[in-house]
Amino acid sequence: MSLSDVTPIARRPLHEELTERLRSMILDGALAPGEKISEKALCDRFGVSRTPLREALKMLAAEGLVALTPHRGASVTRLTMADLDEAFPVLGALEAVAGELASAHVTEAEIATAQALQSQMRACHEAGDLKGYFACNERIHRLILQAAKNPTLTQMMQALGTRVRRARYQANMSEDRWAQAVAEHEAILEALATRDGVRLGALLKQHLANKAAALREALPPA
Amino acid sequence: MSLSDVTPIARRPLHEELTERLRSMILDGALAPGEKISEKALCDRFGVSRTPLREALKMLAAEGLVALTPHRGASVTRLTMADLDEAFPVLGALEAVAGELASAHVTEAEIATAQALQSQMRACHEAGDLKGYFACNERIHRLILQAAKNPTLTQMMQALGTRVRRARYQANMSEDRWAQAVAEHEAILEALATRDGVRLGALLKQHLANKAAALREALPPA
DNA sequence: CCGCTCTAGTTTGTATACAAAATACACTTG
DNA sequence: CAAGTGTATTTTGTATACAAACTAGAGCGG
Repeated sequence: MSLSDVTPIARRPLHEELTERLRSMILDGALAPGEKISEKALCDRFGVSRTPLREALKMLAAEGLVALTPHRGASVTRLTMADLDEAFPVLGALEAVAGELASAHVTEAEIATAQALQSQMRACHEAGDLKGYFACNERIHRLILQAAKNPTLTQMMQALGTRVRRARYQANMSEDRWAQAVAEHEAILEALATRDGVRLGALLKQHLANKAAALREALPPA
Repeated sequence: MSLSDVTPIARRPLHEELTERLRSMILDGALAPGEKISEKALCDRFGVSRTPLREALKMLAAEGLVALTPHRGASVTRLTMADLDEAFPVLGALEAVAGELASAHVTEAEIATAQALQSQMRACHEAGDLKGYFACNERIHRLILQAAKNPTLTQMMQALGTRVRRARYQANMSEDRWAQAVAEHEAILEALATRDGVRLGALLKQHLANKAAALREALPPA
């Protein structure tokens, strides 16, 4: 075992761990949009003091996942129709950039991985495994971002994406939309494999537009 | 005095105040890129305890202005050439979106304000007032973002922009570049006034590209 | 019965205290 | 003298304690 292989023992600070856990909880819907976050309740739940928890909440607030109201505590931000309308042109432009960069920098190995994930995703769809599908979907999109080799872009899109992606838990996906999404992914993968940047960008942007349209239908009118 | 006019008494939490102050200090270069941030030193300076200061640092970390290393404290992030190369395509795409949205939603009043700022900026340039120029420049760009009427876009661009804008303090601007920038602004203002979205987007993107090129020349090779 | 006020209890904001890790530096040892 | 080791000091991480603000609800008055 070479020296460079030894990963340093993970003695991560609590606030770091808490940030990730809370983020996951929000993304998974375990903390529902609009829900009020009681510091004490979470402290009891995690068995930590308020100090690291508050630090974690501050970071999530800066990411836009929670809203802080002075002396009134934190709450999970809720995605409104207006937010969706705002986010759409921004995310659309970023998707297009991601597509072009990914096509330019993607490796053979990444293409192979993407294709494997794609067939796994198709299997989940056929089996009616929505949760598994979401997981694959997530990993494919993350892979494309990774292929773009641009951490700044990745960070921007994830910051925005996490906000939008939560809408899934506010609005269920229809059968039709699901089938359509899978089909769109087939085309996306092909564009990636052939490194057709412009087409990939356009497909990703369209994929997003369709998702937004579906969400808009399903989102509560309020 | 109407009820809606009463601004709530400013009883802002310390961590909020600290976040803004520290952000300004970083953006103004009072805290230099790469500089190590000692919690104790800042606490003494502001006369507060470490708790709110640490919360402020966490938020700035989430914004990408400071880097946190476990058990080793915080430091102001340094803009590298690679960061610039990464940020450029992302910001470029966003500038284009901003231009189109701004053209579509800008009001007459905003156009008038922009033109006033523009002549003020020209005056600063002729007077050799670099600091004043920066201030005008900043306000014009902020106005354009405001005109786009898209808070999400604003937030994204500011998050990215603050990172890049700091480069000014790492790299001084040449006389030539300054004159060029002023000229570019004239064209930008005209496109805004005539609500030519595509042209405005392209001009903003080009303006950014030129700025990036100038920075790249002036940035320390490391 | 509705609405106000005042108080008790809860929750957030900040400071301080203590624990753990990292740094600095003197000291030993080859 | 160089390299390494051990200890003292500093700095960061977390918990607790206390202060200030908000919330809820009882009691009072219209």
